[in-house]
Amino acid sequence: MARRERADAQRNRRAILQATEELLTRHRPEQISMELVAAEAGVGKGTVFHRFGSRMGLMLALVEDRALALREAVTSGPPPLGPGAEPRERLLAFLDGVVDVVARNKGLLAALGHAVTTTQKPEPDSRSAHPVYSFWHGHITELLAAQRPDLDTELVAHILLSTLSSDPILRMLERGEGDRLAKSFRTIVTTLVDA
Amino acid sequence: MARRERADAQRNRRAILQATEELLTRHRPEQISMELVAAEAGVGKGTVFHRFGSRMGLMLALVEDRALALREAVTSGPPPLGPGAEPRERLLAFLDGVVDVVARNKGLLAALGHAVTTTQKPEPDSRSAHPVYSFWHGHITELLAAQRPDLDTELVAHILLSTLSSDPILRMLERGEGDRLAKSFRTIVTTLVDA
DNA sequence: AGCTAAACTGGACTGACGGTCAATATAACG
DNA sequence: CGTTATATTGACCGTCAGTCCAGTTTAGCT
Repeated sequence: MARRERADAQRNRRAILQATEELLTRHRPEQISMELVAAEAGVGKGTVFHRFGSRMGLMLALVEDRALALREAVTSGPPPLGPGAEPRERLLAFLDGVVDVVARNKGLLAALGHAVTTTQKPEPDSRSAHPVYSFWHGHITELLAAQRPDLDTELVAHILLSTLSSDPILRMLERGEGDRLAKSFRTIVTTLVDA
Repeated sequence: MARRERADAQRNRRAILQATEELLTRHRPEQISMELVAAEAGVGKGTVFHRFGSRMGLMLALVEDRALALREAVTSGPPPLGPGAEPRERLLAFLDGVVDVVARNKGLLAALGHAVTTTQKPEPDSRSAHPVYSFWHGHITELLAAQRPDLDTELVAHILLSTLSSDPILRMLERGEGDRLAKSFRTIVTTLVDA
């Protein structure tokens, strides 16, 4: 029986998320302090911590928010992203989707990475990967395994995803060269799968 | 006419490097403060900063030190790592070598990554990649291009290297599964090159 | 050996940051 | 309205990277 969220709380949560996003497009994640986020959102610092628990909690919430559309497209959208298409096509479409999400939210994963390594209060689940990563990794692993069960699919999935938090590649994405990355992904995955 | 480094300075530099390395094998990089390094090395904090400039400078020096042997093996050692072997074999050997270096120095790249995103004083060359990365990337790019000039070799090299700073994979390496990574690298690269 | 300029050293200090909390304000609801 | 559960706030805390400089050590020279 969850009581509804108070109106001001909801408003503030949105403002904070939006402010964070806004700041992330203009500054490197490590330059964004929680105090700055609070100021930009027009709330007190305490509010930010009250709603999100920690720096990592905030970044995590933001990432989850931005990854939601892709997740829904995958679980219940139309092919080739959604169920129904061949694993090969689904995989290629999903990788395009992931690149797109990351490209459109420049420092997202970097911010998360930074949050993880910065947070002072150890989060209970900081050991386990966060939900978005788990989902992405699981989906890729599954689609790969459907075609090449002989490969170390889990590891290959990690390799592909690791790309998205690499500094040089993040800079590439910032320069708008997302297609370039998507294309190389396709090349690697198709040669691997069709081998 | 570079004046020689004073004996005490040399001794301390070694002690600091060694202490850092030692701490890195027992603690996560983000828990290692510069003060701790100084204490462990038996010197004052000021000394650490005097010698290495910043946290990032220290980590960078450490990485360079650990990567030196591989670099020399590549530029002037015997095949298949050194000059003389076929690009295909050289590439595979080099990737093995890189995995080995990273595996044997658990948190090395992670430490560097953390240093980069943590340092408060902006290093002059923090924008450009650090020398070890440049060398690794350049070498991979070159060997790839010798066989498949049609590929986006620079990007593929970045993709391969990005693997080595991924958290899940670093944890794998800590568990001693370096072979597993090396094997998947071989699979990916050979299918790509022989396609 | 004795001298001196240059290099080195260490720890008190600064500023910034993540996170806490007790006091205060206010939305929700009868 | 009055009541109450919930939300807000900013001063405060502990920690840490990095600075500073007075005092110490040493290489190089005679």
